[in-house]
Amino acid sequence: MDPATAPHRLRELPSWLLSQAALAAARLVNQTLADAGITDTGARRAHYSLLAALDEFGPASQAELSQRCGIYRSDLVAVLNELETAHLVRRAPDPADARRNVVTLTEAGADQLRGLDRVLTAVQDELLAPLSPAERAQLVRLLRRVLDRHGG
Amino acid sequence: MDPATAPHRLRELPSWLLSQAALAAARLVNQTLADAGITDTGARRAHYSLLAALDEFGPASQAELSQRCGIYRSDLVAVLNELETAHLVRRAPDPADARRNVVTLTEAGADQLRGLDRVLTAVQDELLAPLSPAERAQLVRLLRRVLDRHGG
DNA sequence: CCTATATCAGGGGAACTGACATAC
DNA sequence: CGTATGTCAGTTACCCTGATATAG
Repeated sequence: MDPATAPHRLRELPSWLLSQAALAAARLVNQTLADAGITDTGARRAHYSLLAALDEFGPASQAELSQRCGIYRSDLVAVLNELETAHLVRRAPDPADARRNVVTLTEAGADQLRGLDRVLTAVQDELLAPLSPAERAQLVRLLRRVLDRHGG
Repeated sequence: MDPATAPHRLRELPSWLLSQAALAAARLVNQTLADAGITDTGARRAHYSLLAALDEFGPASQAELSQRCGIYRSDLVAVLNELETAHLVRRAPDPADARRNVVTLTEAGADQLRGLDRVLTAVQDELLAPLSPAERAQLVRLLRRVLDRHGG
C-alpha cells in the first residue's frame, strides 16, 4: 500500500490509522520474533506477553494470565503448551484449588524473556523512527488513555 | 481483559498498545457496521474504504483501489463482488486497457457512503472519548507520521 | 445449586502467498 | 519477451463462541 495516496477520509479516521499502524507494527514484530526459537516457526506476540506477565507478577493461574494479557482462555492452552514444550514455563496443579494450574516461569523462560526484551526494544525504535522521544512518549500516553477506557 | 492489570512491559510497548487500541477500535466499528446492510452480515471496513476511494478519486481500476486502500488484489475481488451485488458500484471492462476493470461508484453507493460517514464519525467520538480535541488531533498526526514511514 | 477453571471444537474475518490466464 | 491485471485456491494467526468435565 501507499498510505500517502489513501483517501482523505481514511487518513483522518482514527480507527483506520490505528489498524494500519498496528498492522505495520505487527509486521515488524513478527519478522523479528520469527527468529526466536520457541516454536518451529519462531515466537509469537502471545508468548512474549505471557513470559512478561509471569516475570512481573510471579506464578499465576491460566485465568489470571488470560485476564492480564488479553488472551482468551481457550487460546491460552495451546500457547502454554508450546511454552511448556520449550521448557520456558512449568504447569502444575494448584494444591489450594484443584481447578487451577499454577504456571511458573523457568530460568530458561526468564532468559528468553530478556532476549525478547532486547530485540523488541529495537523494533520499537524502528517503528517510531519518525517521532522524537517526546512524541513517542506522548503517543504511548494517548494510547494508554484510550485503552484504559475501552477494555473489559 | 483488564488492561490496567497488564504487565508494565506491555503497557510501555508501543506495538502492543497499538494492537490493543486497534482491536478496541475494530470492535466498535464492526459493531456499528453490522447494522449497515451491504451484505447479509452487514458491512465491513473494506467496503467503506473502497466507497471512500471511489468517491474521492473517481472511477478506478482494481489495482489502483488495492494500492490506495491497502487491500490485497486477491481479497478485493470478493469485496467488490459484494458491493456490485448491492448495486453500490459498477464494474466494466476498461476500453483503453482490456486487462483492467473500471470500477465506478453508483448513486446508491454515494448514499451508502454518506450514511457510513455519519455513523463512523460517531464511533470515533466514542473511541476517543477520553481525549480532548487537541489530543485527538495530536494522536491522528502522530499515527500518520508513523504510517507514512512504514507503508509499502 | 451456581459459578469458576481448564480444555476442546469450531467459525469467521483478515493478512498473506502463489498460481494462472489474459493482455499490455 | 517480460510485466501488469484480475481471479482463484489455499495457509496462517487471531478473535471469538460455544460446550464440556471437574471442582469450588
